[in-house]
Amino acid sequence: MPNNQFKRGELYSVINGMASTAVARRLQKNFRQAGLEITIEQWSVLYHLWKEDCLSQQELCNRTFRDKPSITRLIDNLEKQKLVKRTASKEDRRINLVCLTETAKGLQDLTIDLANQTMSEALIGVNKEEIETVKSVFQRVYDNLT
Amino acid sequence: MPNNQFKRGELYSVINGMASTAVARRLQKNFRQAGLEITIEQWSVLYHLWKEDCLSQQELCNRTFRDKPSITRLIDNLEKQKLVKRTASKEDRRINLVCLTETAKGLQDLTIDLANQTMSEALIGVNKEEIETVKSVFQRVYDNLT
DNA sequence: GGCATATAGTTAGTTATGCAACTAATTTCA
DNA sequence: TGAAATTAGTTGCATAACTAACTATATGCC
Repeated sequence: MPNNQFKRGELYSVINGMASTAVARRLQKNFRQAGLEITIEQWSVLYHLWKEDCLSQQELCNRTFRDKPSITRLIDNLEKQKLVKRTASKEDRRINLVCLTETAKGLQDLTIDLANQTMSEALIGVNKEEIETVKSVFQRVYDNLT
Repeated sequence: MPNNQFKRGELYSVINGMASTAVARRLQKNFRQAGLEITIEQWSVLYHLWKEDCLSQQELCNRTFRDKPSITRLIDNLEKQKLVKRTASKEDRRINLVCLTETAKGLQDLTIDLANQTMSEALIGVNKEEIETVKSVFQRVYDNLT
């Protein structure tokens, strides 16, 4: 493996460590300062529903890379906050369609602005090619492992 | 911000999403298949102690990018499994020095092999320059936010 | 039709994370 | 010297993650 010589565990720390934690914390902080009561995990679910509303829980699992119990409880909490609603599908009664409420629709622009602003802060001094490299590497890593 | 034009939230998903989750899950799975009962979070603490033994909890916070309660509880669990031991420092009695047991020392080679092997699987088709770019970008992101 | 199998979602138990509030030991400095 | 501020670590509370085991509905096949 000529390309993959690296120090013990170091790369694991890179991919799973400091940067993603720091970004997550900053985004959460920016949400809180804007008076938003949602977690970034909840936001990531809403994000996919803003792109396409009324997805099944299984589809949300696939798109957010979470397992089923995680999605069940995220939806539980989002439903408590009246941001989404479960509706049984008429074609297949095993399926819950998760749809946005009007309240949630109203949060879209603000939270996406905050996410963009957070990423702008995070990426000061990083150029477009580097971003493309990171995205492309991460895609290959994901594909290698799934 | 000429360098930072990107689609809504997309980059957030890249940095916090699929790749790191996939690597973490694979590493955990490889530990389990080798009969190791430790979590990747516990491993990441042990990893820093293998590099330098008997660190304070605060120093472990800095090196693992975790907050103090997280380290307190990770050490609690590692102590239950008899992998580390807390010892009050003689110079400053506020400080707990966290030291490896012989059992933990014996796990070093195996777990680091498993981590390296996992990262090799993950990085098939990724070259050295790309890895360096990812590391460098993540370092700058971290510095920007802290 | 009816049994085996697969799929969608939930529940229970353990570990981990973040924040806020707390105790105890140490340092600062007037 | 002694009160105020700082530092190290712990505890309580809420959310989230993974695994395994579970219910309910749908599908496949004889």
